[in-house]
Amino acid sequence: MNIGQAAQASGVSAKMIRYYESIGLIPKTVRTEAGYRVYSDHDVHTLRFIRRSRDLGFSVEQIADLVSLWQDRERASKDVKTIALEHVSVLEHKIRELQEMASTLTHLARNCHGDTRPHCPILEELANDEAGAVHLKPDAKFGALGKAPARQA
Amino acid sequence: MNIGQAAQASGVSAKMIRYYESIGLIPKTVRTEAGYRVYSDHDVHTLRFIRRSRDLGFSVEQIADLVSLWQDRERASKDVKTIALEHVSVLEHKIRELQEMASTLTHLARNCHGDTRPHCPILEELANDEAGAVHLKPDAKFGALGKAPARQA
DNA sequence: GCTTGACCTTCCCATCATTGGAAGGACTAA
DNA sequence: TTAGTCCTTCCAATGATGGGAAGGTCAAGC
Repeated sequence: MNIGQAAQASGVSAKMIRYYESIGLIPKTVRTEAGYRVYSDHDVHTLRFIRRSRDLGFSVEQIADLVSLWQDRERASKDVKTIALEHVSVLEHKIRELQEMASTLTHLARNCHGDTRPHCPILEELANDEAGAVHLKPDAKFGALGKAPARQA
Repeated sequence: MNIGQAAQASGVSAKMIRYYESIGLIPKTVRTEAGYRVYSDHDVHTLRFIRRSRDLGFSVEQIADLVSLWQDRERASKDVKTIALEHVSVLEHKIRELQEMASTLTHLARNCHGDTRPHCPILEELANDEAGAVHLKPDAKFGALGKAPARQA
């Protein structure tokens, strides 16, 4: 099947399939004489594996490890579990950071009248030189918010 | 003071100060004859405001709005509160997504022996064509995980 | 056989906030 | 004067993804 069909069947966009090939996450495919990439059901299966890994927030690097463990019949389940649990702890760290941000903001907003008058504790706090300047410093592993790549629906 | 001193005093790196100037978040500064940027305490105050906003996860675009409200004595606190609460809801959405990922993975890992044998429910689930293929689809506003810009400590 | 439209190819660009580094000028203390 | 630290601008990379252009290919219908 062509890349478009493989994309539809796997839920990974054609763009991303080419990208994954370019970075070596998936091997180069067979091509038709005209240069079209050709995919098998097996390839689609691998792409689904990759997509489900992405959906769980694994990085491409981690997915490469997972794929290679998946294809290794001699793997130790411990190696997989280690990757998963490391990722969980990263996720939990990130969750805590976001929760701190949200709770700080919620607290500030609760004290803001939100009317037409200018007095606003939110701005006051942001402008406060004394208060926890380093209090909510996000971890290096994550940007604060940042728009990020859209996923296909 | 020079940019290096302003950076140290504000907690915003010199690189970022130049960047913020380039995108118009902060105005162009006065320069010495040699072309060095010169900052006042007032500028440092603004930079601190910006840094604290970043620490709370606001985007540069939102910060631009916050800064302009901050400097507007006629502002309505409602406008500030609206920005803050919108941001809170985005944060909460993101938190929910990450929590889903973490709980799915925790659940899978709990059922994985994590020994030297190859059997592994984590991989089985990732490879499972049937199961919730679209279950954990992250929202377009955020990448799944992605390494991101480090903040200066 | 030819046209049309849908598909494929590669290549480059943009995102967002941030860091890194190179090349070169300016300043300061010894 | 020299060494070292600071400053300047400019370019590149990050990660995962989408957008789009320019051009080749294929299948269906006429």
